[in-house]
Amino acid sequence: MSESSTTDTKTSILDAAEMLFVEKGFDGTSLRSVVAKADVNIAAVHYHFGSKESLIQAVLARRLEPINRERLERLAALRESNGKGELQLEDVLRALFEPALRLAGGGEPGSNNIVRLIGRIFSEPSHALQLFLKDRFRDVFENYTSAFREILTELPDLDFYWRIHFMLGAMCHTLCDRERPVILSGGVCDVESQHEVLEQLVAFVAGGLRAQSTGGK
Amino acid sequence: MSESSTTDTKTSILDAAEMLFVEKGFDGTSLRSVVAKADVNIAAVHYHFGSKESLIQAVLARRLEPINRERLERLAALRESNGKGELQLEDVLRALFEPALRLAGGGEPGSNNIVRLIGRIFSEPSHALQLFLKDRFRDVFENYTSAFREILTELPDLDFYWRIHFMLGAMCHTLCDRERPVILSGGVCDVESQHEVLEQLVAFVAGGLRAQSTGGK
DNA sequence: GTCTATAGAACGATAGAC
DNA sequence: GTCTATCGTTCTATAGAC
Repeated sequence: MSESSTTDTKTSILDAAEMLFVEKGFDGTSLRSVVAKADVNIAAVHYHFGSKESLIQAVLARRLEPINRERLERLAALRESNGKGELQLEDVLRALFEPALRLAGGGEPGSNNIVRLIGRIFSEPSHALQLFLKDRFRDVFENYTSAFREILTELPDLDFYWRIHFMLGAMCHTLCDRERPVILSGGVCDVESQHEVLEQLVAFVAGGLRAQSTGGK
Repeated sequence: MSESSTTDTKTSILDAAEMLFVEKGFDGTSLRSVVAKADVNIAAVHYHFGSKESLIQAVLARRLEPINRERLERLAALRESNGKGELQLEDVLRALFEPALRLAGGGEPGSNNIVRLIGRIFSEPSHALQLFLKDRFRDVFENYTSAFREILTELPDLDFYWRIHFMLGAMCHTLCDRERPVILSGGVCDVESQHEVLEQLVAFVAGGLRAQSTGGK
């Protein structure tokens, strides 16, 4: 727990693993490539983390914990500031998206990468990882689902849950792929502008959530 | 090129690889597990496909070719049947989504799996695979982008391209994850109903594409 | 076209000295 | 807490018999 003046072994392993996981995926990244990049010994990984699977979870937990904590805080703040008033859809969407998107434009070196990793984890095939994520996202999911349900009162359950799913898809895809919008737009889209990405995503998702029901029960 | 009364070696390798790629990912699937499932020899993979990378591309090409061909045919049919009339947004969305979604409810054994694989390939980190896909999707992308541009005439370029990106996100996520909607809705959503998935996705995306511009240039 | 056998390298993980 | 050395496994790929 002691602070070191230079980056310690544990942190440099996390940093190196994070970058390589983004570039090569979890299965495509060997512990040997991690220790080479971090300039530490192979045995240090097992001493500090125990196994590759535990290292993966540690890399994710380090970034997800502050993001999901801020998401909950911002939703609570929205409820408080509104008193008995109704939540506004765009406000809730910003509270959900911004903590993750901000990392992309953040100051920390390498933080640009982790955003892509966070977007990709939902489509990872590993069952162990899915269980880990289910646990990490439970509070955020439950609180935000309640909030959206309060706002979209007239939407049938069927439509509501499908649209929550589509919303997650648009968000994950946006976090995941930071090149495609620039390329396919010929440079019109600017993924480096946190404000632009956030407002565009909010507008699209809000439009999708508010669309007329397809007539389900 | 000869037809065999039973499934031949090449096809059984493709089938086995396809299923394992879905379950374990590309890097997480070894050729040894493929040949074990296909009940063929390890050397047969290299004889028929040359390398693991080529096998991956062959697995994808087998499914993508008919899907993307049908997408182009359906868009052309829409243009023809409309004469000089305007394309309808929902019609174009159905033409884009349905050829892929239909595989999920299709008759072929294993076709249920490939849908998830198709949804995941866009977030694969391999550069070689991304180049392969860019080539396979070029025609579809160009034709459908033009069609959407004709329909959404009043949308600024900035908003337009971002929304195309978000649309792909919703679609890929839907193809990718065939369990989450059922779980998070408590069984309300039915991913086995091809009609339900298609119409829900079309309604959400159409709503997002039609949302008011955020005021970009 | 299918097989056996194996090359040659990389993998995750651990034991034990310091 | 960090190191060297290494175990046992698994990997892709190929050579050569049939």
